Amino acid sequence: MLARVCESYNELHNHLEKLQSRQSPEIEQTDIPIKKRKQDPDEFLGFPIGLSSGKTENSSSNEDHHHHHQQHEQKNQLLSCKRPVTDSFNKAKVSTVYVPTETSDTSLTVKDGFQWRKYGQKVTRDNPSPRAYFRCSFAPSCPVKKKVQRSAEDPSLLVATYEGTHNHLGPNASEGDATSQGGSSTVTLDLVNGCHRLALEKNERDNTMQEVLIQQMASSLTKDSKFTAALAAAISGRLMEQSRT
DNA sequence: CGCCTTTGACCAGCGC
DNA sequence: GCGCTGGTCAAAGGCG
Repeated sequence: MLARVCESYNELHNHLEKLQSRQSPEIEQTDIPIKKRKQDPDEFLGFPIGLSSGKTENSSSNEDHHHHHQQHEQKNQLLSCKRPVTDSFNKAKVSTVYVPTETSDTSLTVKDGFQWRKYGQKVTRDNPSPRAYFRCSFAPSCPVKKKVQRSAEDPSLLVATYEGTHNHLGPNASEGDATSQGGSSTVTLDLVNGCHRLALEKNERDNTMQEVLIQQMASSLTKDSKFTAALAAAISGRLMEQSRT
């Protein structure tokens, strides 16, 4: 089912790109801002749906790019491998999750069933809201880390970035029911948000029919509770599989 | 008492 | 080498 969803999404995506290039070829080439500082490539390995993959989170705040002559080279580097040897070696799996919260809620906490210990908080340059750093409470035996920061684009969203995979079961694994329940609800929310964000991303570039298409896609996916439940179950199942290995 | 958060200091990578 | 930046450390204090 996941494979088919991915396939359909890719087909649709390709179709959209074809339409885009036919209508206005130059729009597609709006430059993706290249981060000066090194940063982990968005891999989204934990969530293969691809709702938010491919595109970087960087809002293309078309700042003045002074020197264009090296952009092709930089792009090629980005595409091939931004960080050559080290990352492919220690495969710290990175996944990103968007969690809706109230904007008034200043506690950077994301409930995911695991226990976390905060070890730092920083104000970053590209985002007015601080970023919180968490380690799994089972550290150092469990290497998982996560970063939580309110999205700069959509302040109602918390962006949680997970690094690595848990080498233990969640704390409420003993209550088998609670685990699966919590997991699936999180994934469902994430799915809804993914579609929402997808729509937002596209809206920024173009409007009219793409918007309609995407909203149809998003609503048809999220309306069907059976579908989202089944998808969430499948994903959480895979997550549990991964965390066991 | 044990575990947690807070927060300034410290460290390492990067560009100039 | 220097300054900027993101990430981490660790002392201090809070809380149940």
